[in-house]
Amino acid sequence: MMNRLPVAERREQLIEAALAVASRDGIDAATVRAVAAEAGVSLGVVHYCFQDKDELLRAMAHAITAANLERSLGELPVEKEDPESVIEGIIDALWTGIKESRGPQLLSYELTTSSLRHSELNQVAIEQYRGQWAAAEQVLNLVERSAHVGWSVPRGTLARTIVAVVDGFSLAWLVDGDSEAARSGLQGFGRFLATMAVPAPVDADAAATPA
Amino acid sequence: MMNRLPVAERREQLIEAALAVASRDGIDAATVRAVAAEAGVSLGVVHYCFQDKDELLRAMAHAITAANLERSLGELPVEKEDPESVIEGIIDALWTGIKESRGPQLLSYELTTSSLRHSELNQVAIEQYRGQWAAAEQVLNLVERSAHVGWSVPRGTLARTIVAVVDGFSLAWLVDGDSEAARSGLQGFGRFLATMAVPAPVDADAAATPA
DNA sequence: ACTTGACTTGGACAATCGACCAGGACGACC
DNA sequence: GGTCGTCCTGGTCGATTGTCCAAGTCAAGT
Repeated sequence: MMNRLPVAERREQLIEAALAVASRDGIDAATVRAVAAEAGVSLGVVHYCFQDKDELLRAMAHAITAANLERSLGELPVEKEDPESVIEGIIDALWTGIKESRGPQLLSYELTTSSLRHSELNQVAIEQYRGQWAAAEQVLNLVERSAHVGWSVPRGTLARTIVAVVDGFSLAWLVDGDSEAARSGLQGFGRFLATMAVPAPVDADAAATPA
Repeated sequence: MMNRLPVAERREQLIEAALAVASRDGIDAATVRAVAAEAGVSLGVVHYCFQDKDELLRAMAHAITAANLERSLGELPVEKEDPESVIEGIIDALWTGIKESRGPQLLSYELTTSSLRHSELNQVAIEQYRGQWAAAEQVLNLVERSAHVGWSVPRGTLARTIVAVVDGFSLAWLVDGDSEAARSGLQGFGRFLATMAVPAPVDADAAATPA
């Protein structure tokens, strides 16, 4: 009944099916049977493409982490203005992206907690956060170049704070659905972030020096 | 083999057993059998005391929420100083409490995500957050009275921000275990919070006027 | 046409889960 | 001491799960 596909493509199809099921109905609903049904293949195919269910879940976690980062870093507005405006634009774009992906966002938190409990998913959570911290640092880089500023506190500390605040507001929004409160709360944090910006030494743009 | 107890006391014992199992091994490990074994009773007792497994989980969620709030609001240092010092003391006490309860903290996030997926636990997450927001407002009240200040932004907004930031840093700490980064990050937020404090009009304590 | 290898099918299995039940044990009260 | 209601026991049931497997199907190469 189903088209025949090389195993590599079938794997990607199953990963997307798992992502669809888990985003819609939760990580516990992503059983082998549900994923197979979502993909329109029969039960055995999953274990033909993946050794374990855990291997499938790890692949799914890797996929959603990559998708989240791409979404966060993809649509960044680049205008050269004062730090407040640059940060405000970034936060608006970021929050718009989050608001439109409630299911995957909730799934990300489910994956984080599951990773912290089950040793088979050991690396999932830390990889999620390493990626998010790196993405936050790239956002800081963008603000630096756009607004010609530096930072009065270490970048790593700032990046960790950004991720924590976005996570916290997102989680609260998932619970009570008040997206306006989340947006304005994030903008308030953005104004705080702007106070951390200090004018950059001239010609700092092309200085691609430090690690 | 087991002492006979009135059903009310047995319920509380089972709730604590469920709390112990779920804090140690995760919410998925809190099966009816595991809870019964932890409490040292046999399988049927659980369904004698609770209609469902879901009723047990709801009771457990209510218990851990109450415990978290009691822990947060219980050990608040009360010294009359400048806002920065008062906030710094509160954050240190708060973080010390969180740091010493990793299992229950992780369980709280598991309950939040589970509540958002399973309709049987519908009310759990929102009750968690309503409690936390109210607790944050009480903390703001404490700062007001201790340091004689008011706030330049609405209290509800501020409370939501506090909960979001604490949640975000806690979640990151659960993942990478860097408690020093969490503590210093929270202190950085505390200094931001202090900038939101404005000197209170004299005798403003009893003024419960504006919205 | 036939073989080979890749891919698919759907059933079977043991394990685990929540739920349920018939009966035993215990204490209180008449 | 007998009766009754409360509480406890441990087995059983059906449903769901991950895993495995023997057989089937199809396209490509000889």
